[in-house]
Amino acid sequence: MSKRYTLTAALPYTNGPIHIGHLAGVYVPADIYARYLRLRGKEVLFICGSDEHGVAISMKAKKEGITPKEVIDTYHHLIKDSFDAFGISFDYYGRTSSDIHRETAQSFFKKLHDTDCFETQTTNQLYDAKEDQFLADRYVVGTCPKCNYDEAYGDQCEACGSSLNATDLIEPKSALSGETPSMKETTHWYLPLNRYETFLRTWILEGHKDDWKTNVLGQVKSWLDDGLKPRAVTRDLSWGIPVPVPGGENKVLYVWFDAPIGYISATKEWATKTGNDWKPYWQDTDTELVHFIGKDNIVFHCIIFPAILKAMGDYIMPKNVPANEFLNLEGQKLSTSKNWAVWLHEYLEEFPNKQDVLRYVLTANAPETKDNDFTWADFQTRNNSELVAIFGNFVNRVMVLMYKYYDSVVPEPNSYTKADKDALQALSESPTRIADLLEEYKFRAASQEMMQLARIGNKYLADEEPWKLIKTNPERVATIMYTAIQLVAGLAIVSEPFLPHTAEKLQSMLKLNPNTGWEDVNKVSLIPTNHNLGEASLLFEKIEDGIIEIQQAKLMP
RNA sequence: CGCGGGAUAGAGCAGUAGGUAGCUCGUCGGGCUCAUAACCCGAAGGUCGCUGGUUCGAGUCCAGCUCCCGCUACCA
Repeated sequence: MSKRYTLTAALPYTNGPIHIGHLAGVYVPADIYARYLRLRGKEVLFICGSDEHGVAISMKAKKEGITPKEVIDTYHHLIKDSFDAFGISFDYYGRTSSDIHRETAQSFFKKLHDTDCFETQTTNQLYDAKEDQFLADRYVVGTCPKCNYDEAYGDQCEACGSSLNATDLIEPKSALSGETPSMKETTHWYLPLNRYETFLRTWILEGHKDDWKTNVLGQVKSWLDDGLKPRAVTRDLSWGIPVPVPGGENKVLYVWFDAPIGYISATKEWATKTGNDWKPYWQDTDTELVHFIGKDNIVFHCIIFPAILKAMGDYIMPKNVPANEFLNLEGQKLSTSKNWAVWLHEYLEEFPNKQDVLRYVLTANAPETKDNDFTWADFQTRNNSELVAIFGNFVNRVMVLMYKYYDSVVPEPNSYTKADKDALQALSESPTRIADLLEEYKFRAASQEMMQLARIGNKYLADEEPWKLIKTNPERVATIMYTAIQLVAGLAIVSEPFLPHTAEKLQSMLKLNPNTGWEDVNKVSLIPTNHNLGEASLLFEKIEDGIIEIQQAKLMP
């Protein structure tokens, strides 16, 4: 394994709160991976932050009559706090409006500019004279030239699905002012992606054909086969990072130029605060860089950002970009504008101390290979039938029996039967099985492997029936209960990446040695004879129909 | 239009060297009673999106088609 890991999770765009789609696609898997690596004793830097530039934020501010700064401040804090409360273990959560980020992004631009890594092009673009603003295709509305739908957007007609250019529209109108836009000449800097085609093809399509996900490889191949074109990295806007070269007045960096650099500037801020050097995390070839993103970000993290890093020189390339597909809610696409979502900050209020339930449901049903559906009914079932009935119940059974038979002092085992040995062997193999899956970014399967350990425990108890033997063969019961408590202790460790709050609770219930690590699970005797267990409490509780009905009703329009 | 991903029991998923379809949850039946009516065992349930083709034999290969999602929209 590598010397150190730099993990990034896609920067949330700061014009709204976080919902379950973001969590399932990016933040939960990234956090599981980060926690797992830390448990293995690895040096991990888990980075994220707010993406605070771009048109959508200035539009939202204008619409609400506040400043863009007010918009980003509101959502930055809302998002950061909800991640904290949810247990996403970022080492640093930055924001792209910071000084260090502005300086970093500008230094990237300046260096690429000074070393002739850019081209300039002058083009005519639609311009809203009333608002004194160039219009992104999305902000032009008109009649679709293909199907005559009269509310087609400049980039795409939602009626017939055609992709369009804003200049194709019949009777185009500005979505900002309703005015008819004019054409105005403007000059921008372009990153000639075509220069990196060979590099990208060799690095990704050949170098990673066996270890990157098929959806990522397919998307990259599609782009490369189409032929890469120079791509504008500046915009005519006021909200953003000023272009730091002559001729850049009244222009800002394209958000997708500055946003990924945000990972690096966040690392610099973290390094400054903690007295570390940021460079090894981005420039040392012993570092494994992994970007956790959703499928819509593939091109930025696999084509554009690597091209920027390649042009800069000195930077490492990502080891993997495990992009997930999307999560739907009750059969429909999540939509911020239609309020069709489960918002994290609301969930945290309405389901206090149930962070792990949502983490588990989103992991067990993660959209790893295709879009998946989140339903409240499934949420309830996973909680009641898996977390409560299998995981929580197994732990509770063992704790209760220990208390009844031994006053919560771990007994000394006698000779082991085949059943005992099988159970202990399953326990010792469990960490490796889970680890192998995690290292392939198969979080869904890994979470099921974790549950499997609890299933094995339940079956072991059912097969051995200590409650019957206690009257006739107490020596045998001592061995059974000693074995069972080892399984519980193993669960307390291997569940930590998936269910961190539960694992913490369980570890304290067991009074488990806090130095117990992932590798120790192989060593069988996690809890020694004569160890005094703490007081048992329930790890999960059933969720009744009424609670689910309230959530379902909230979604109804 | 083109490109990419997906389409397997009620739900979620496995199933790449082609050979009588598996797992988890749910359902039904039984067992057990330590446990949050939990746990354990067993059963039912699938024309593997559609249509052709290659083959002794295809979910697994080839061709065509249908549907869902995505593709320089600042929605993961």
